[in-house]
Amino acid sequence: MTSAVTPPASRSTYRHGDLRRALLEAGIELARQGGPSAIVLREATRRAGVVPNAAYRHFASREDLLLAVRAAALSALASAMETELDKLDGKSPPADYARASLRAVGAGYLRFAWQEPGLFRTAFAPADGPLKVPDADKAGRSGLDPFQLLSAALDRMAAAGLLTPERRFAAEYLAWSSVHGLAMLVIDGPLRSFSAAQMEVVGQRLLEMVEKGL
Amino acid sequence: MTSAVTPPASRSTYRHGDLRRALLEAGIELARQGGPSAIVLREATRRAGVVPNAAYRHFASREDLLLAVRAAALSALASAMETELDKLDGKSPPADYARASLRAVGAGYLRFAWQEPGLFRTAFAPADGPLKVPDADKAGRSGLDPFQLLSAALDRMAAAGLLTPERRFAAEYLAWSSVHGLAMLVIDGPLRSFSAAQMEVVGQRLLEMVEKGL
DNA sequence: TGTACATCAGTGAACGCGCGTTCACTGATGTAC
DNA sequence: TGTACATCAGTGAACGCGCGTTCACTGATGTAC
Repeated sequence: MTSAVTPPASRSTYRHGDLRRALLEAGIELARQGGPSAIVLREATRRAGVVPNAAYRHFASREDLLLAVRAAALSALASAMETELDKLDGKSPPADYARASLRAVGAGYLRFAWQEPGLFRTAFAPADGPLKVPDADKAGRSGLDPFQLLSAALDRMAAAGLLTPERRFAAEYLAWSSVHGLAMLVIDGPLRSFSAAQMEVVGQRLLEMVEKGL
Repeated sequence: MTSAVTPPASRSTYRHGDLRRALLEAGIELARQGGPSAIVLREATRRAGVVPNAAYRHFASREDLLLAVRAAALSALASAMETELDKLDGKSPPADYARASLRAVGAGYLRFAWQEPGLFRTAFAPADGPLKVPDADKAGRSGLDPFQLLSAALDRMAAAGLLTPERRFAAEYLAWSSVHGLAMLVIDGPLRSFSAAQMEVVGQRLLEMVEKGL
């Protein structure tokens, strides 16, 4: 759309210099705006100011680019969760800290979904290929990916005696399901018309429910 | 795929008779197998044994067919929920019945998502057009759609004193988010590899968490 | 009961679209001597 | 320090694909007389 109007950035050199990064960043931008299906190889090359097939020097296929963008989206999600964790007072008693960190992790997840719906959807786009991506690419600043951040929060709950071992079991799936569902309903689904204020209040209540119900 | 091999059903009459229904049913079958994006006008006409543009006598566009299939999917979801409700003992005390009906509604939702992932995804496919579909088309046998069935269950909880008015508020979004999230994670997402047994146990625990946390 | 006619469901042919991907190429760059 | 050369990043042109949708049509059906 925009690129039909805006000419591609002109290059002085014959070689691009860092085309892989440029394509990846174009892909991320496309995903931000339109989700996974908006990641279009040709459009990424247009934005990088390069001929379509040049992409094949750096990505084996469109799917391969998608996987790279997906990893970047997961990493951004992890960072959003870490940002909430960083706000916590590390000096509070373990039980308080554990509870707060579970909520922080959930709040970060919801905040990211709300603010970056395209990337969020891309992070959970079904990848049908068996092509793998390094774990580090999905991690945030701490080196943990979103699921690991949740697990760590639940471990703290268990360590603080807030979760018996049998209720600790599979708890990540319960907590994850709740926030993921709200995110999906609000981003793409029937709750699409929620205002930021509604999202905030329902999000808070959801996190309360999870904490109490676990 | 199949239709490239299997010839379209031959017709003896020039007129089809009930092409709208045939196209809708083809659309539903496509959605069952491949979700919303598998609903392809041309393929539906192929399966109905009719020329592509014949569809336009009955649907204004591909989007229009999608909406009809979506309504059918929602109706099937409502029916799945009603099936679980029907198993309940109507003579049990109101509080027991209320609790059981909330769980039934959730279990029906999860069961449908698990057994009919394509239809489930279609039911929640984002419809960008403002085209509306009659409410009755989304309803189950009781005349209620999935959301209304959930609301009714929560109303019973409130009536039985299991939910204070302030906790009744917005409760549908909390319960819905939880089951919807598990459904999405399991159908399409990172929990895709769950076995039926895992799904069953996690689903049960999720419903417990919701009941307790609400 | 029979005939003329309007209706409109389905036909046949064609479009433009943008996509992912393949092929044989060219020419800038860095390295070995 | 200068030159020959191999490498391989990006070019240019083209493909087949199936899709949704439009157009002018034909002929079966039901209705009015």
